[in-house]
Amino acid sequence: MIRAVEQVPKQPSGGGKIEPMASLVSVLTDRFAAVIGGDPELRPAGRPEFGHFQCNAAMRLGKAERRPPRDVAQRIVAEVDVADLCEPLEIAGPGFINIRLKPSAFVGAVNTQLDDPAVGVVPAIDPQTVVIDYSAPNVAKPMHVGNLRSTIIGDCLARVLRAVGNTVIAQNHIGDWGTQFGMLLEQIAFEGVDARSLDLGGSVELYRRAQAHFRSDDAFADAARRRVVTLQAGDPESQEVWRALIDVSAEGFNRAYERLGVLLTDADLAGESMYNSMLEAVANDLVAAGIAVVDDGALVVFVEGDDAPMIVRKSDGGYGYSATDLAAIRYRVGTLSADRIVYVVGSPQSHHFEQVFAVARRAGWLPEQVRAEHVGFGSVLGPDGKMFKTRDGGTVTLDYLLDAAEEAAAPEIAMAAVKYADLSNSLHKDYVFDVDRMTSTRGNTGPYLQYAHARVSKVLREAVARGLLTAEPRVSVLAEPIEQTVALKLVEYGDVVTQLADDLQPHKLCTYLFDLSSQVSVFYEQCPVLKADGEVRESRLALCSAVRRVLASGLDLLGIVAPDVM
RNA sequence: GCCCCCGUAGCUCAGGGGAUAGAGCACCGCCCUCCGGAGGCGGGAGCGCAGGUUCGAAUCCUGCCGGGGGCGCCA
Repeated sequence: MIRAVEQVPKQPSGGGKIEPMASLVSVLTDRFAAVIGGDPELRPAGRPEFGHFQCNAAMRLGKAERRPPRDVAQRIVAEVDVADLCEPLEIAGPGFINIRLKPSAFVGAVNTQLDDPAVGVVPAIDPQTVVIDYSAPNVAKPMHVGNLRSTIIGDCLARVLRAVGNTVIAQNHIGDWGTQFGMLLEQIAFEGVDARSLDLGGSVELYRRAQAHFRSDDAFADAARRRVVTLQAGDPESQEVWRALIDVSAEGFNRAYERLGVLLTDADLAGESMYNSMLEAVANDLVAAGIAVVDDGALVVFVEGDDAPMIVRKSDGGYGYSATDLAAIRYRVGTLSADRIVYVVGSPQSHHFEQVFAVARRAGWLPEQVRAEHVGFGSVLGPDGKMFKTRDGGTVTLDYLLDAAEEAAAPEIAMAAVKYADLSNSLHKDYVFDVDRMTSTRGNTGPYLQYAHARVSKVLREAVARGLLTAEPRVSVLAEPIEQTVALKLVEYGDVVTQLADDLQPHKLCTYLFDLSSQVSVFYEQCPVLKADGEVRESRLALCSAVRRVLASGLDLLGIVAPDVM
């Protein structure tokens, strides 16, 4: 279904060192800041007739200096040095300074972007080692919608953080430890099955039988509890079966990752069990530091301003998941050298992470300069607006959702639809899983963006077929307003990605790509490309080429394939 | 009871100090084609309520109302 368009140059072939481009906005901001001495409050113009940008600082300064804002604006206009980039500045209303870029400024910026292998994505000033904790499915349990969201969002963030030059270490914190393994192992012994003969589905079934058995048979339940101790004490036989269960599940996870087209591999597996040997030290060190205290038989930490304590060790001697997460922080900072840790976990856990971060800071395991963030996300709701359940009231599995999407569209489009639906809303909000809407090729959907990419690819392919496209088309004239609008949008791309790498809100990139795609549709309507002549045609083809590369890059960062043909 | 998140058009969502609050879907009516009928243009309708801060509030603060989630031994 996807065919490459070999004839269309994707990358500039010219050699030479290419400097990362400073965005048009940042250049303007610097010029205005030099005159104002502070934030010039540059914003995209609210309306087309106001130009391309507006500077809103004069009102604030007028207030501070007790002078009429328009006088302040006059002074700024007189002093600021932007004549090379802008038409004469205009003052409007109470003291807005309207900024209209010269076509030549667009031309330069788009051509720079065309020359840039990174399409305007600017490397971070101080590249970091970023650990991202995401996906986190449970062994012997089917992947569910929460895992789906975490996986999709985490994959996007990993791509973005890598794209701006960070070293990203994915950590798939799978649930491979805990009391449920006593049940599972005991059930395996009871049934006399070979754990290696199971697949993920088989182990899920086994888990269900084990649960039922546990509830109905006290002798079995006791045996299961003893089995947990045996396993955790390192009994080789138990360990072997346990390991087999993990391997079986990991295969199932990998199939899901492959289906989704995410980058996770076995190398990223770093489950709960990995921290098991560190938990005692965590507890002891917290006690030694006077941070943790025994309360009601449990070892807990009282966090300032928080009524509920964080439980490090349960009264039965077992460790809670807070201990595991503390150990993980120590490992990630100490061993992995993380400068930043990102947790892509559902919003209900926000309190947990607040506590864990606070305790880790106090214990000195999370130094001040290391950023720790919980990227929480909302729940997936069913068409009725309530927690998504299957028809029979069961948990919705990942396969159930993906199957539903693939009933409505081809796999590649269905995955785009699901991912985009997940990424295009604000993360912290719940969202309704509506297959019909998300697989629609109209509106703000993944398939629409794929279509926009396929369409611009077709224009360029057609240009090649007609012998109209030079190897490296250049933008030269951008006289039409819509050309300028598209050009302005294009050169914003780097800033959008930079912003995303900081605030971790993928929906802003989605909005950007949708806006660009919409504007390009208007551009096609108003500006003939193949039918134009001479330098106008080349210029428009170059604009198309830039659009194609930005769309391809942006979709790639979202983890969505950009087909040349649909 | 305490804490966190959310409330913007009929629906799904952007916008998070700046000029007349934007999209998409749905509905109605037009139009166009170099690739594309998965396109373009137009139409109506909205910031939960009440105060406050500010030259300026959908945006920040406070209180209420409504919805969701969390709150010591599940993870």
